[in-house]
Amino acid sequence: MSETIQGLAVELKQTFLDYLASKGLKNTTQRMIILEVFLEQKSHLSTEELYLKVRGKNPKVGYATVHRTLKLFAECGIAAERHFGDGQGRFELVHGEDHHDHLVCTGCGLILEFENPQIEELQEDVARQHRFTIENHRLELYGLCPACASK
Amino acid sequence: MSETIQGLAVELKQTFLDYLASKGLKNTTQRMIILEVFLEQKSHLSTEELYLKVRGKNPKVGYATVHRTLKLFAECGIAAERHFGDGQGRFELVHGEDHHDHLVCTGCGLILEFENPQIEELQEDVARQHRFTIENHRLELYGLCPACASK
DNA sequence: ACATAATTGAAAATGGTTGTCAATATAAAC
DNA sequence: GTTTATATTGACAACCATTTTCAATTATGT
Ligand SMILES: [Mn+2]
Ligand SMILES: [Mn+2]
Ligand SMILES: [Zn+2]
Ligand SMILES: [Zn+2]
Repeated sequence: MSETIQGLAVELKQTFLDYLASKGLKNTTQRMIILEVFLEQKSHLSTEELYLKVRGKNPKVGYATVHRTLKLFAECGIAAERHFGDGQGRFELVHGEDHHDHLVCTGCGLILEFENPQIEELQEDVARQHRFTIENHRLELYGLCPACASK
Repeated sequence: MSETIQGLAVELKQTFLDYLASKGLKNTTQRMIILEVFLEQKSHLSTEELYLKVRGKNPKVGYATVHRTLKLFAECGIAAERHFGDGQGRFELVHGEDHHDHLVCTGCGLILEFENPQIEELQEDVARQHRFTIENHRLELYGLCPACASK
């Protein structure tokens, strides 16, 4: 069950509710609407983009609330904020412990994800060589996707 | 001679002058002051930081001119703009074809540089697997430097 | 020196993000 | 259910790095 889309959504929602409770925060209609809409979308959405989707479902929700709620998602670990050089933050769902990096098409904005354990290991080597304690990293490859390259 | 610091400075200045000429742009006092001060500093300076240094030498130079000139440096290839997540662009000198990535201390802001050909190769593999034509990439490792880790 | 076009610096505009605050909603206590 | 204390909301303003505007100035070719 925890492998299905439905099960995942339930799990993430519970994580969020637990986080709210643990911090003495309140479970509001707006937060639930925003979470539901967020779960329906594909990843890498900007605040603005999610705000427009949320308005489609409930026009009374304000931009600031969407933004604050996305920050909360990131705080409790169900979402991560990313920056791909277009000057605005984008949020994506986080599933458990998986980590991935990104290929970004500078032509059409397409974002692909990849995992490469060898690169991760080499990064750790680099960190060790410099006696750095790594907290996180970012690796992004920018270029043209096949479709854009053939134009 | 082209290996000495002096020789390098002369070379970069010439590259810039050639770029100006090729674009029908003008060689001004401000641009030369900004280039000279930029060459004297260590890398990864923000516009604001360089602006303050330039004012020390000539208080009449404006912030916008410093910013526009840094953009010109980047355009002609003698500088590169970087972003390390603190919300402001930073510029560094570019020497020839070398490429490097960065370790960034989240404690004190220290920035170390490293080169890792194996990682570069693996990145190319990833790009090939997805039929992407890579134009550039960014790899940054964030964490604590030895000094900050031992506090 | 003259003409043309680029440059400059001060100030305002921009745009994503974050802060303010009075009105409202939540959840626990009564 | 009612009261009470506290968190939340949404409209708006503030923030801040960056970019644009524009009249005055400067560089360059003739
Ligand atoms: Mn992703
Ligand atoms: Mn560097
Ligand atoms: Zn594309
Ligand atoms: Zn440090």
